[in-house]
Amino acid sequence: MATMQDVARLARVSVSTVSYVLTGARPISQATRDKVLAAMAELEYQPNALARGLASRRSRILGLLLPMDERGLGATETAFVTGAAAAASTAGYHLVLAPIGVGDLDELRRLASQRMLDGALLMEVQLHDPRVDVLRELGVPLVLIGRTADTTGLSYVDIDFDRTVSEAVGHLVGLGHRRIVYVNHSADTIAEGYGPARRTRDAFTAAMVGHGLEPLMIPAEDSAAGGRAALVTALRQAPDLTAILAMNESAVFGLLGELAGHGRSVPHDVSVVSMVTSPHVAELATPALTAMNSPGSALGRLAIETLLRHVDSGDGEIHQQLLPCALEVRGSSGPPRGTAGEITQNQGPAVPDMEAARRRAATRRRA
Amino acid sequence: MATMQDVARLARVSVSTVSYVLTGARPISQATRDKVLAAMAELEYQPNALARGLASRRSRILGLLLPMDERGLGATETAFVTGAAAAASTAGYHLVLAPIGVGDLDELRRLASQRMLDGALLMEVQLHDPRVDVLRELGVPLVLIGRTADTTGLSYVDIDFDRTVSEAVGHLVGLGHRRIVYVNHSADTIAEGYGPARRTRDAFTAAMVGHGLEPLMIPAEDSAAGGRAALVTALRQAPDLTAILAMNESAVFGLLGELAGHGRSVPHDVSVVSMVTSPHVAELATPALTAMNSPGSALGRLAIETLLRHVDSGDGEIHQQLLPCALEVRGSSGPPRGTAGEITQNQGPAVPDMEAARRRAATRRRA
DNA sequence: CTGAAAGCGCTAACAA
DNA sequence: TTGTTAGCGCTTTCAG
Repeated sequence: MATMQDVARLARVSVSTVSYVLTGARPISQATRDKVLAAMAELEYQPNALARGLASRRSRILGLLLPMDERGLGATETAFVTGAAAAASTAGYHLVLAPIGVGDLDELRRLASQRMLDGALLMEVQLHDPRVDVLRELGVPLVLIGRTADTTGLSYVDIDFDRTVSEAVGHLVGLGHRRIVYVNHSADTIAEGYGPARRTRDAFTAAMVGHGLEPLMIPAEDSAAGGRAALVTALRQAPDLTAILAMNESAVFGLLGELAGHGRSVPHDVSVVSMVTSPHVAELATPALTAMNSPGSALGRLAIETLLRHVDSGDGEIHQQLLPCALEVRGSSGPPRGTAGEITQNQGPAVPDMEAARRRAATRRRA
Repeated sequence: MATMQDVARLARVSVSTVSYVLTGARPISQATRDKVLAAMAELEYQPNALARGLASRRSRILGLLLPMDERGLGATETAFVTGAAAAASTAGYHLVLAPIGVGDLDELRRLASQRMLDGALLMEVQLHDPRVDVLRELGVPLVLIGRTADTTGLSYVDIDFDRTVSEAVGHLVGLGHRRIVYVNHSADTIAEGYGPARRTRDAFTAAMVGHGLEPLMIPAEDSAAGGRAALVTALRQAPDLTAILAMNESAVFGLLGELAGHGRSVPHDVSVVSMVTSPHVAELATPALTAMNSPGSALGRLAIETLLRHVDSGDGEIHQQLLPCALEVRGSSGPPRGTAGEITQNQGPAVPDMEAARRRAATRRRA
C-alpha cells in the first residue's frame, strides 16, 4: 500500500505538494499536478483515511443515527437513507448508519467523543431528544430529520405537513367530496405533542374550514386494528362520509379491510387518500392508494447538504426547511357516488382482512 | 478534549503507561493502574479513534455491506443488523452499515482501500459476488451472510435450509399431512441459482421422498400476487393438498388471502407453514402463522464473532456455520381434516379476529 | 513493572 | 508556485 511519500518520490516533488494536489488547498501548476497524478495512478495510491483524519481533525465520516426496532425499516426511511448516502458520497464523505436511538446514549457518546464523526443526522427525532444534548455538548454538528419541541439553534429538514394536508384535502374537495374524515395518529400521540400528529391535525382543520367544510378528526392506533376501529368510529360519527384521509401507513390498511367488511367499495363509496406514503407501499393495496408520496430521497440529500454546510463552515447559520409530499393519484380516490364523473365499481372484495394482513406485513414505519 | 498526554501528566506516569492501561498489552501494577484510571475519569478522557487507528493500523471499524433496495429492510434483516451491532459494540468495535451492493464496487473500493475497515460482513450475497473479489484483493477480512457458489477459503454463516425444511416437513407429516406443496421463490430466481431457492427445493424433495411422499414445488413471485397465483396453480395441480410450506413472507400473505377466497379455512382445510419468518411478521396473519423463526440476531452475533476471529488472528482458519430456523407452532397448522386429532373449526369467517392478531403482535416481542 | 522515543501517514503553517 | 518541517494523538519497540 503506497503512501504519500512514495508518490512524492516517484513524482520528484515534496509530500506537501502531493497533499495539496489532493486537497486543492493551494494552487499547483498544471505540470506538477500531472506528474503527481501520474505517480498516484501508477502506484494506485489511496490516501489513508485515518492519517488524514488525524492530521486534519476531520474524519470525513458522517453518522446517521437511526433507531432500529423490531419492525424493520420502511420504504420511506430506506429512500431517505439511500438519498443521504449518495449525497455524502458525492461530497467525498462516508455515511455510516449507526443503530442508535434515544436509549443508546452511551454508545452515541462513545462514537462522538472519539472524534469519529464530523457530524450527525438524527432520524426518528423525539420532542425532547437526549441525543441532541449529547451531540451539542460534544460539539458535533447535527441536523434533525423531523423537529424537536424547541428548534431554536437547530437545523432540520422535515416534511411540510401543512402543505401536504392542504393538497390532499384540495384533491378530495376538487373531486366533489364534502364529508371528509381525517384519521390521525393515536390520541396519546397527539396528546404527547408529537409533531406530525399535531401539525396535520391543525392543517386539516384549517384546510376544511377554508373550504367551508366541517373538520372531523379521528385518532387511531398505529396499526391495522387501529385503522379498523377508527373506521367504525368514523362511520358512527359521520355515516355520510365519502372520503378518508389517513395519516399512517399501518392504519390505512386496516381501514381498507374494514371498509370492505362493511360492504363499502373503494373508491366508489369511499375515497381514501394516504399521507406520507412511499409509492412502493401505495402499490400494495387494492386498489392502489392515491397518496402523498413522501420525498424520502430528496430529504436525505437535503439533510446531508445542510449538515455539510455546518461541518465546513464551522457551524454556520442554521437552516430549517420543509419539503411537501407530492400528490399521486392512483385508484383509491374518485368522485363521490352520484357525481357526474362517477367511475366504475370495484370488483368484489374477496376476503379483505387477509389482504390487510398481508399489506401490513409489507408495510412498515412512518416517515 | 483531553489527550493521553494530559492523563499521563495528571497521573504522573508516562504516556506509554497510560496506553498500556488502556490496551492491556502489558502488565501494569494495580497502584499505577488506579492512578491512571482516576486521572482518566477526572479528565473524562476518551481516546481519539483516528490517532489510535493510525498508530495501531486498526480502525476498529467493521463494515456491514448491506444493499438497500426500494423495499426497505425486513424484520429478519433488522434483527440480524441489531444482533451484529450489539456484538461488535461488546467487542469494542464500531459497526458501520454501508448501503453497498454488488453495483457499488467503486464506493466499496474507496472505503476499503482507505484502510477504514478492519473487516466486512456481506449481506445479500450473490452466487458470484464481485464484492468478495474487491475485498480479497485489498486484503480486507470478510464473512459472508449467505454463500457464494464457491466458498472455498471463505468464512460464512447462513441459515441451515436443509434442516429447516426437514423440520417443517416433519411437523406437517407428524400432524398427518400427506399432500404437501412447497411454494418456493420465482422460477427465474431458481434458474439463476439463488442459493436459498435451490437449497430449499432440494431439501424439500429429499424430505418428502424420505417420508415416502411425492414432492410438489410451485414457484412464486416474491409478492402477494405471486402467492395468489401460486395457490391457484397448486390447487389445480394438487386439488387434494392439505398443507402448504411457503418460502417467502410476501407470497404467504397472498396465499392466505387466496385460500380464504376459495373458501378453504386455515388450518382446518389447509395448514400453512411459513419458512424463515420473523415472529413479528408471523403474528400479523390470522391465524398467526406457524413458522420457522429465523435466527436473525443470533446469526448477526455469530457473524461478528467469526469476523473478529479473522481480524484478530490475522486471517486464521475459515469458519463456515449454518443455523437452523426454529419451528414455532402457532395457529396456521393442525391435523388435516378427517383426522383423529382434528381440531375445532375456526370461528366467524368474514372478518376474523384481527384485533387479537394485532394485540399479540403488539405485546409479544421477538424471541 | 515503567519510561523514552521513534514513528503511523498525513495536513498546514512557515519559508522561500 | 513549491519545499521544509512540526505536529495530530496514539502504539510499540527498545531500554532500564
